[in-house]
Amino acid sequence: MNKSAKTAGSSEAGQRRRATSYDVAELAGVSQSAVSRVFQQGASASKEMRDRVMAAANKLGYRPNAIARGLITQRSNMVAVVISQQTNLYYPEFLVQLTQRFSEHGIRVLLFALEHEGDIEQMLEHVLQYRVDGLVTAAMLTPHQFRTIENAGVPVVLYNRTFPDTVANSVRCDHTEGERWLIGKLHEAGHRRFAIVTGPEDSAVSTERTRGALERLEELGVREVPIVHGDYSSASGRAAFADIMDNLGHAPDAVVAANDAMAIGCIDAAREDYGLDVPGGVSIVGFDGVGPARFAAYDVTTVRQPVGRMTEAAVAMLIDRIGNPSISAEQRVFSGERIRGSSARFKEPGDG
Amino acid sequence: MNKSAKTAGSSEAGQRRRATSYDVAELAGVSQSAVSRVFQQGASASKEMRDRVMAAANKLGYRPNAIARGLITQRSNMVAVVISQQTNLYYPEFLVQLTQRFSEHGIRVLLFALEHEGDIEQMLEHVLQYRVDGLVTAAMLTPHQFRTIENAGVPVVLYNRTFPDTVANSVRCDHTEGERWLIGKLHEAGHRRFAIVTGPEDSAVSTERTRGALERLEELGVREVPIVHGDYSSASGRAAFADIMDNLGHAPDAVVAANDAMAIGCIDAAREDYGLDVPGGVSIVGFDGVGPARFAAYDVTTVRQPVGRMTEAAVAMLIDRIGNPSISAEQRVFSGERIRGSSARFKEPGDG
DNA sequence: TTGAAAGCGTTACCAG
DNA sequence: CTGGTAACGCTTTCAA
Repeated sequence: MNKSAKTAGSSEAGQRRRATSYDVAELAGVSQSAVSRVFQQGASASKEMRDRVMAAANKLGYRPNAIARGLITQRSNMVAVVISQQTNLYYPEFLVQLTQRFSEHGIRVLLFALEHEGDIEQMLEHVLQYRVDGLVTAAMLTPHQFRTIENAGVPVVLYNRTFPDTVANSVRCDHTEGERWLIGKLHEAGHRRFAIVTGPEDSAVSTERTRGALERLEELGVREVPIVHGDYSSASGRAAFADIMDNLGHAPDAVVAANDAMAIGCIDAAREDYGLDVPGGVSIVGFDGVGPARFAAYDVTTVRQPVGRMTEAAVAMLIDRIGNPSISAEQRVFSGERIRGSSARFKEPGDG
Repeated sequence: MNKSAKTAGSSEAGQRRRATSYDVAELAGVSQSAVSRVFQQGASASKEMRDRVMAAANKLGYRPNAIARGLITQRSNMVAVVISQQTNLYYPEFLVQLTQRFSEHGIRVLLFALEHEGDIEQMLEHVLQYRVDGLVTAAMLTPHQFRTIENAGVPVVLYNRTFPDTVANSVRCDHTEGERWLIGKLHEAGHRRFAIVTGPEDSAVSTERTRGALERLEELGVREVPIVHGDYSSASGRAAFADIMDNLGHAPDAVVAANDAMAIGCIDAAREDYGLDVPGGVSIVGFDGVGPARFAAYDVTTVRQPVGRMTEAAVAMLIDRIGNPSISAEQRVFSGERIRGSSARFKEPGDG
């Protein structure tokens, strides 16, 4: 039995020093560079060398050290993904898809989660210290923060976020267009008295949706639209509906919620708390097209983000930029899928 | 204007070589070790030194390289988190909480997402190459895989997974107990004809839940329980309910679904497809206590995993093991929170 | 095809 | 408190 304290990678214990390419080289009777070559893509190594090295490596439980490799190659093969609470809650598949797609390119995801979108500052420092090869952010950056990242030479893709007056790569769903469609169809079907339920104030997505809805209403000559603030939760939607009723003294024709969860809360409130029929007594629309929106009891009229295509686009964009940093910026805007549920009265099946 | 190609970290361009501690040292007129010390915790540096170094660092946009630090300190300050599709879908808050909690300890999360729990093998190789300080897995490992990780000297915490005959750190919800409670209460309220809807076959959690339910039914003398396989989706729950009806030729007294999403699908099927009242015509219970289960239209009787406490426990356990690898294994089992909704007939409000 | 040696950007140890 | 120097484990010339 080997008693040397420096012996590496014995398959029995595991508390010893981990095997390095030097250990493997020594055991195989070859040079360290040879070991390195065997573990690379376009290596030049004879079959015999390969066999000897691999045998020694297996014996010692050797695995190349990705940290050391990253240091010398200047490529960590990691990208940072920054999400806020909301990103994950309402699109749980986002992270999994992103991670799997990066993985196919040999790239790992270093995850950063924010309580609120404002907390990016310190986080950014850590992101940059890890020398990630790129960054996908589903949280808002200030222009200054964005420049900090650019100066560090790290390609960025904004996910569902945009920048006034700054050239940046971005992938997003056209929330404005989606809201305009919803409002347009509701108006066309005769709805005149609207109410809006927004998401959290620090949500860029909610802001864009609300703005889109208000713009379209303005165009259609609908004024005095009560706006109630929610926090994206169904409970807040239910409470918001009560606020609207208090505010108006009667039911509006339509309630436009900034996401599906709140729309569902509104439907619950309308039915349970006010005995209103949906959509007979009031039409309610949401946004996102998440799973629960399709449950039979709700069947929310909404707009679905094409998350699969969006994550695919984000990954492709970032990988391209990592390979060639000089590629100029691009914005990819995806239209949402229009879902006509039964929670709103629309004029007819034909599209508009 | 500085034209030297080797100049680092100019705040204007960013395509240059990034500033190193040597660059900072040179500009500040001090040694490189001094710079290193200024950027550490228990540094010994005079105030004047600090100021000069920080000034130079800011000027150059210097940031310590976490990769290089990891190489020399033998601590990457990263932990790997392995999830499967399902983990994220039904407990979206899991990842965010885990990441935030690790972050409080200065530890970053390297994320690995599996399509199916069986895909761990290659993934593991990557995990180990990154020299993570620890690993939390919400996907099943084979005993062999587990030993591989242990031999690499990486502490592991199993999340909602267990091992036959192996000593391992784990944090889990007591699914068995939860199912036993559900079955017990249903039986007590007079239900005799049961049906079970399982999750995907490769889900360890589903298996445990189903086993717990069947055991309790067996004890209570209930035999011939039809078992239908779902995939955790509400659509599969809806389809499963139809299968049960076909199978039995009539409605069972109670349907026990392996998660809430399928329970909701069953409720939709019962009401919409068969005109059954829930819980009048059939009782339906789920598991998880996810958001949609609380929607007014469903109000599912279920058992909620205390995710917050569980992630907290997992983080604490792993951090302890990273600090002191010789701490012996521990298993932490959390009872689920019992939620009496209106989707099942229970005998009385008093507990059992 | 192979081996020697020079880094990559830190931290850590040791004198001064 | 400060500076010099040796690692850390790898990739990458450059000769042989």
